[in-house]
Amino acid sequence: MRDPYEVVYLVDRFMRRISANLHEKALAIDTDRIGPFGGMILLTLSDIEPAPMHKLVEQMGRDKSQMTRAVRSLEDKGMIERHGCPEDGRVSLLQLTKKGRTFVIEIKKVLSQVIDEILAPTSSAERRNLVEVLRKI
Amino acid sequence: MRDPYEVVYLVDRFMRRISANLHEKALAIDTDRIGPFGGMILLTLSDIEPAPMHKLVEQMGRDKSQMTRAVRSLEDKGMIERHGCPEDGRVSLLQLTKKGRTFVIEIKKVLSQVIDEILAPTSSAERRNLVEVLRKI
DNA sequence: AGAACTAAGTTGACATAGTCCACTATTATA
DNA sequence: TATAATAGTGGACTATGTCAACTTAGTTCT
Repeated sequence: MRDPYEVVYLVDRFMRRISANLHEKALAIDTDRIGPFGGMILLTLSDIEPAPMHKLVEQMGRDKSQMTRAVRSLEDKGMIERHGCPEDGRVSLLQLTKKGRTFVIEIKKVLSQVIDEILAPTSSAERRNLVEVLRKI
Repeated sequence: MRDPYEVVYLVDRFMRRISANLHEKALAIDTDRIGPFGGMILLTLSDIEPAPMHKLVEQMGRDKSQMTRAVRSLEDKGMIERHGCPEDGRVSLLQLTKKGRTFVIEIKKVLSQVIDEILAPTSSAERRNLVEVLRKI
């Protein structure tokens, strides 16, 4: 690799392309104005639910206060439910509602479509490698 | 690849890691509070200067109004100079000042260091592949 | 040359996301 | 029990992103 910093460039552009392509397609399904960040939360939660906030914070690498607000907004929109944790009075366990779950399925569909489009010019071996490398780090 | 959407996850986390690691190290050199976005602009500009705004906009995939303001801020901080374009009265050509150029060198150093750290657990073949795939898309 | 169109850049107003710090309530531990 | 650590909340702020209206300068077409 010539210059490691070039990776930042490339990854940034990759993300931008995802956002841009997603933006168009997602407008149709995002009737509650969840937004990309909200979508990521639901997606993450669908993998680890039921989960306490701090788990979500750790998983997504965001600030906890930010998460508080985002989660409340998703709660208001009926995507997430929170239940007190019996073993620990401090934590509240989050999980998707039925509505949230349905929405996640939609997100995954659209997202996969977008990624497939973007990764179209790559071979399947390259994709495998890409995912593998990203998982490692 | 099992689920293409997983890539979004992974890339997002990758970016977050870069931002987080960068944040610590960059505080020392970023005395003018350029910030990550400003840094990206300078970095990009160093590759394509002298360049008009719209080139920068295209290259970075951002909104032009956003660029207007960011560029002005960098101008105020003495990182960028703009000159009218003789052939086209609408465009103003941007280029780094001496201060900007020095700063870019610092950025590259720090950035490369951060990337190296993050990519440490990968083989050099994997890195090559990563960059190649990202370039393609 | 003039009208209509396009492109570059700016501005306003707003929306979303991220950061930092102080704070409460609960649980762990010395 | 006193003290420290953890989970989550709220305030205040900065940074980034979005959208539409606008100005000015080129372009095209007749």
